[in-house]
Amino acid sequence: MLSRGGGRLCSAVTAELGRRIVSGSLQPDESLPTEAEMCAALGVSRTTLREAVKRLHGKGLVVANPRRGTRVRATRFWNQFDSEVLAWRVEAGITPEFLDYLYEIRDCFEPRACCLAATRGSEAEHARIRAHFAEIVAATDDAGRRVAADLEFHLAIFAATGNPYLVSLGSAIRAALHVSFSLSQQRSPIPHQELRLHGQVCDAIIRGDGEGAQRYMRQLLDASRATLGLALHESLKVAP
Amino acid sequence: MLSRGGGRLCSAVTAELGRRIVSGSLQPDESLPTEAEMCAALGVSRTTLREAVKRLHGKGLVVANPRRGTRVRATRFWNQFDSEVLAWRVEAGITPEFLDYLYEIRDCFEPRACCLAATRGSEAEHARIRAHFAEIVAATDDAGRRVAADLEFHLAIFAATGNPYLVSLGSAIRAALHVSFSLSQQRSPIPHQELRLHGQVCDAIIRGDGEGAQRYMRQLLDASRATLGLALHESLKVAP
DNA sequence: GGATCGGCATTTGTATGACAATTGACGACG
DNA sequence: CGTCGTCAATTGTCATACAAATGCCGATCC
Repeated sequence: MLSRGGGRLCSAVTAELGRRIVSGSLQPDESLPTEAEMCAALGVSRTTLREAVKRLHGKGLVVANPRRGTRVRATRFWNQFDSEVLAWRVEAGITPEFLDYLYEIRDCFEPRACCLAATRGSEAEHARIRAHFAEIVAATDDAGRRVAADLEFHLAIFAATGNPYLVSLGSAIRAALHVSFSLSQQRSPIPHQELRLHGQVCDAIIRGDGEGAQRYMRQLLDASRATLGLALHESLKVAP
Repeated sequence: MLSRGGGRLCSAVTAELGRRIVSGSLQPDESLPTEAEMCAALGVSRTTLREAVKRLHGKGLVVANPRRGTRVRATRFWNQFDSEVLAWRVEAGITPEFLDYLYEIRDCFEPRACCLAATRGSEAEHARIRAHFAEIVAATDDAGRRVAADLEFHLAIFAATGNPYLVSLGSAIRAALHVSFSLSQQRSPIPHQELRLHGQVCDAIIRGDGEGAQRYMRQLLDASRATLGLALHESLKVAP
């Protein structure tokens, strides 16, 4: 019932309940079982269970009241940009709808982040971006390495903006990016167009061309979205 | 030591510790006192204290290890878009630097949100936006009502996008918006230009003019940023 | 009959004490 | 000098008890 992967028991319980809520097994406004029942079901003490529920409470997923029990809140109250919430959602399986939302968000702030990274990023930050791009190029034969490098490339851009909120946003969607990169690279080994656009984004940032970096990132997002749409379509046909 | 404003004790402890961390009283990498010491200092049981710490842990503010104690994590690990974290930061006092970051974020999302609200929003959602604008206009004499209406106006735009992540973002920055609106309306009773721009954003959204709405919102943000800069400058001169 | 008020039962909130697990520090030993 | 084991400090988990809040329902009063 509880898959504790080495972490603390409390964290395992949090993840278990969080996944159930985010995946929709527990619907909003639905009362969770009472603490006593959940303790029995999960095989943990009330202390541990309550600490887990408190963590979910802190993320806005649930609200507890004496006598009424603990209930799942409406999704509009969730801290959707909580990294764990987002990770649980991704674990539950991404849907085309989710991808639409994700790319709308990315379209909002990634091009802008490129612009800021170009105009404000330090030499060292620019160097890191370039290094991650080089790693993408180098890892032609290893999909895992390529995905990881791609992820780090995008996160390095956020870091170079100097805006801690953009950095946090990047960390939050990390899991979502990882899955979508994996998914899109699953089939086609290395889309030439996207690789070129990564390079153009990288170059524009390093030469301080904010407008250009922004423009190339928009193109990259469009291309990526298209690739991903096909990949997801494929994967849904194969094993839904 | 603990200002419990009617909420649960655990929430009061969470807020107390959260404020100390976010405000910088407790620096990153600094070890918090041991659980026993904090219990004594705050006058609560270990159960309550631990539930509070777990909530902070869930927000990425702290990490706990046996023997090493509980330590504040580096800010890059914080879930900055957690509504409570953001609220604590605002309570601790906003700085010009914070406003810069906030407006960069707003610039990323709000114009785009206007565009989506215009092209995808339902009649009802558009009506709500219009109603909030009307309330802004009507509340010429009541600064508090005007601020509240302004806030709801912006949140209604996020809601009209239909993208739950944009909605969540709006909820997250709610506290920050509230304070900045209050601050900017503190001096000048009602900046004519900003009022007009609100109307233009509203009209453009309702007539489905995404591009226009986006453009007007950018202008509104620029104007608002300028007003706020002056107001903050004033307020910092008065009582820092 | 309907509304209002108060007691009751249920559920979460808090407190307390105990023990387990982890891990850094220090000393013993090869 | 390095390596390993022991120890102690701290968090992690468990069990139990009681307090507080609150929905439910019946009693009571108009």
